[in-house]
Amino acid sequence: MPEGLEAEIWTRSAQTLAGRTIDRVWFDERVAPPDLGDLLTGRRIDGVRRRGKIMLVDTDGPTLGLHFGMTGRVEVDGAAPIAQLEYASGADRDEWDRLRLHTGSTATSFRVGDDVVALRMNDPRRLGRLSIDPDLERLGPEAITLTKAELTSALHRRSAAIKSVLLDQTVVAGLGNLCVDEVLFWAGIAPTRPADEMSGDDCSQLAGMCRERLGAMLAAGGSTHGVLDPSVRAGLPACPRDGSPMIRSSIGGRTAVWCPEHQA
DNA sequence: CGGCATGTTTCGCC
DNA sequence: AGGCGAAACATGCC
Repeated sequence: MPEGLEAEIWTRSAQTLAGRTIDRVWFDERVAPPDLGDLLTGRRIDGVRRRGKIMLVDTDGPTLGLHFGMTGRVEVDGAAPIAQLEYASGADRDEWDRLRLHTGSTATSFRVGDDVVALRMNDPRRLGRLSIDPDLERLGPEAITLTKAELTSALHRRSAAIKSVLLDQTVVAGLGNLCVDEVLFWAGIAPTRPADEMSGDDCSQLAGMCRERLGAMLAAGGSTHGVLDPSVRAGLPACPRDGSPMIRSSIGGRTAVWCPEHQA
């Protein structure tokens, strides 16, 4: 489920934790540095922000980084900001929990019950990771505010397919497989096109669609709210724009869905 | 059983 | 050095 849009939704939801103190930490040692609990216990949460697909919990000590992998998700104070279920059955089993942050004292008099987990990460496939003071230097510009100049610069000397290059987080940060197909669809650009052969107009169009479509998808609820949502990808109906047969293939090891008629 | 999945990381080869 | 593609990772679902 998680791309940058989901990380943004969860981040906004978790901002309610600001001002609270972390009283207790439980985590799955297989997905985090061993001293993560010691480093966070007793710290006050200063704020929550996002960079690319990473959610960042700033404290008066270190910053906690949450990377969601393919199936990670977040609950804040016992409520899931994104209600959509990843799996049809048993979609939220305790044994898939990777992080549980308990908070008690707050900036106000509000107090959460001891049994409620303030911040919970659940990840069935366990490809997600928890980190302390994650390195953000290598991440490219934010997809959701991407400018033509940023994109043009990022694609320089990248001869691989534009779809693969856009999925590289050091090129542009925050795009996942669904959103990449979505913005390419709207920009009218075939995913197979070599990235460094984009024209100025292509870069302008593509960057503009990143801002416009990602903004719309965020408002609608995330990366599964585009015209090429998972149901469309599975069923592959006619192109929603021109009615032509859509194509599904593998590009850079990822499934690509596009319309060969208007994406060239 | 085989194949697929909204993501990274690693490795061998240019 | 750095880009590229394939494989690996881990697990559930269809």
